[in-house]
Amino acid sequence: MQSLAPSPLEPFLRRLELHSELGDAEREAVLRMPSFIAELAPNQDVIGLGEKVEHCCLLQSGVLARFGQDRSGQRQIASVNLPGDWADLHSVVVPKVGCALQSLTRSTIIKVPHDHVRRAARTNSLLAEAFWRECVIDAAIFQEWMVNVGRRPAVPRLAHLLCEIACRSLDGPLEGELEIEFPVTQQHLAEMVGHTPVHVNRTLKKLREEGLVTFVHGCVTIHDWHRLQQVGEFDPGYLHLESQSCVASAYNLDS
Amino acid sequence: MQSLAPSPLEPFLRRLELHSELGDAEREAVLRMPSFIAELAPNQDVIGLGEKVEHCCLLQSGVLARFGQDRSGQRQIASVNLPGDWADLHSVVVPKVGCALQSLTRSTIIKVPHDHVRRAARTNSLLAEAFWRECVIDAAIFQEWMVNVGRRPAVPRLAHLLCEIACRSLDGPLEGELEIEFPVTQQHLAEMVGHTPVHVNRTLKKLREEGLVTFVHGCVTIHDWHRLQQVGEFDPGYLHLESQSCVASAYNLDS
DNA sequence: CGCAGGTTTGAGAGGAGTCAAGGGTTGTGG
DNA sequence: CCACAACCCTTGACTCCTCTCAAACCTGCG
Repeated sequence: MQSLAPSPLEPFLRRLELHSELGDAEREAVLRMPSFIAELAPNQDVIGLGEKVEHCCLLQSGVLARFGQDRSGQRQIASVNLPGDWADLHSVVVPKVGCALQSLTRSTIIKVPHDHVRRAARTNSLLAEAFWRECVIDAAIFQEWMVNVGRRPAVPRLAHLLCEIACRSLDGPLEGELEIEFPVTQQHLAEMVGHTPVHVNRTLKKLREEGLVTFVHGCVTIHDWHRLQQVGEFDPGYLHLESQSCVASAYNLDS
Repeated sequence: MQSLAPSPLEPFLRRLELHSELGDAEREAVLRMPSFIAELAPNQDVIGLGEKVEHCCLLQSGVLARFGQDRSGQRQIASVNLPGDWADLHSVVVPKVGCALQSLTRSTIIKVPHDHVRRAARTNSLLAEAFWRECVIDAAIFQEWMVNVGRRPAVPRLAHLLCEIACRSLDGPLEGELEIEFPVTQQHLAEMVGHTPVHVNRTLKKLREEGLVTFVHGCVTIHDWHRLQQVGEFDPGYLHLESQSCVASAYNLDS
C-alpha cells in the first residue's frame, strides 16, 4: 500500500476493511471522495423526517440516532451511530427514507456527496459490495433490536442495549469493569428501548442496585461485564466486529 | 427488450425493476442465474439460527418469516416475506446472519447459489446497486416495525401490520373493502407484533367489533381500508411500492 | 439568584401477560 | 362412519409490568 495524503475518511475506510477485502484501487477511490466537515449541536436534525438527501454522513465524533415516530409524536430510535459509522450510507441508493437522523450530542460529521459515492461504487464493484455489506450489517443490528424491544422485559432489555454500546465503543475482548462515554439522556435511552423515561430511570436503579451498571451524566460504568451480558442475554455475534467475520471469499471468483 | 426463454426468475426481475433502472445486460444476467425450486412445509426452517448459507432464497408462493429469539425461546419475527420477495438477498454479502428464516405456511422457494448472484453483481455494477437497494428497502421496513413494536399500543399496532400486509399483497390503490390471503396463525401474528397470542386474539376481537377487520383461517377481510389506515397510523411510503419511487437518477453519471 | 433541563421517587391506573378451561376444525385410524 | 387427537381459536379471572401524573431534587448556567 503506498502512502496517501492523510484523509479524514481514513477511519471509515478502516471500517469497510473490517468487513470486506479491498485492493488499492478501492482504497484510493474511497480516500479520494470529497468531504465536508460539519458540526452539530445536540438534538439537531441531520435529516428531517421524509426529507430527501444529496450526501451521506459519516460520524466522526458524537452520537447520532435514526428514529421514526408515531402520530402522537412519540419517538422510537431505530438505530444509534457511534464514531466511525457510515451513518446513512443507505441513503445513497434510497435517498428518501422514512426515518429522521438526529444528533443526540454535540457531534461532528463528514458529508460526502451521493454522486461521488455512487460513482465510486459504479466503477468499482468490490467497493459496491463493501457498501452493500455495511448496510446489511446495519440491518442485522435492527433485527437484534426488534427482538430486544419486542420480547425482553425492562431489565434485560436495557442491559442488552448497554452491552451493545459497550462492544461498539470499545474494542478488543471485554472483561471485568468497564467505563464508556455515552453522553445521552435517559430520555434517549427510553427512545431506544421503547419505554418511558420514568421507567428507564427505575430500570437503571435496579441495574445499579444489582451492582451491574452505573449511568451518570452519560457515563456508563459497567461493574461486571460478564454478569451484565448474562442478564442482557447478549451475544455480540450480530455486530460482526470480528475482522472478516462475514467476508464471503472476496477474491474467489476468478472465473 | 428481446424475448428470452421464460424463467422462474422473471417476477423477481420485475421486482428489481420496480426500484432500479436496468438495461438488457442486467436483465439477462438475472434471468441467466441458475435456480432450483424447493417446496416447504409449514414451519420448516429455510435457514437455522446462526447457520451459514450458500444460496439465497426467492419466495415464489407462501409466507416466510425471519426471526430471532430470546433466551427463553420466545420468538420475535423481524420481517415477513411475501411472494415476489428476494427473501434473503442480504445473505449474499453476509452469509451468516443471526436470524433464522422459516416458512409460516406451505411455500415454494427458488434457490440461487450465492456465487452466481455475487458474480452477477461483480460484473455488473448497476445490478450490484439494485441488490444493494433492495436490501436497504428491506431495512426501511424493519425500521417501521421498530416504531410499531416499540411505540404503538395493541390495536393500532396490529392495524398497522395488517395495513402493511395488504399493501404488499395487493397492488394498485386500495379502497373500501378488501380481502387478503395471509394464511398465518394468530401465534404468528403475535410473534410479529411482539405480543402474546392471547392478547392478539383479544385485539383482533376489538378490530372486528369496530367493523375494521375480520381475520378467519388466515383470510384477512378489511372492511374499511381508510379507517383501518387511520387507526394503524399507516403511511405506505416506506414500502417504496411506487414505481421508481427511490431510484436515484440511475443514468445521470455520464462523467 | 433563579431558571431550565435532567433525574429521582411515589401513588394510582391501565394495559398486557399468565394460567386455565372450553369449543371448533381437521385429519387419522379403528 | 365414528372416535379421537392435534391444533387453533376464544374467553375469563387474576397478576404484574409499565405508563401516567405529579412533585421534589439536583446541577449547570445565564
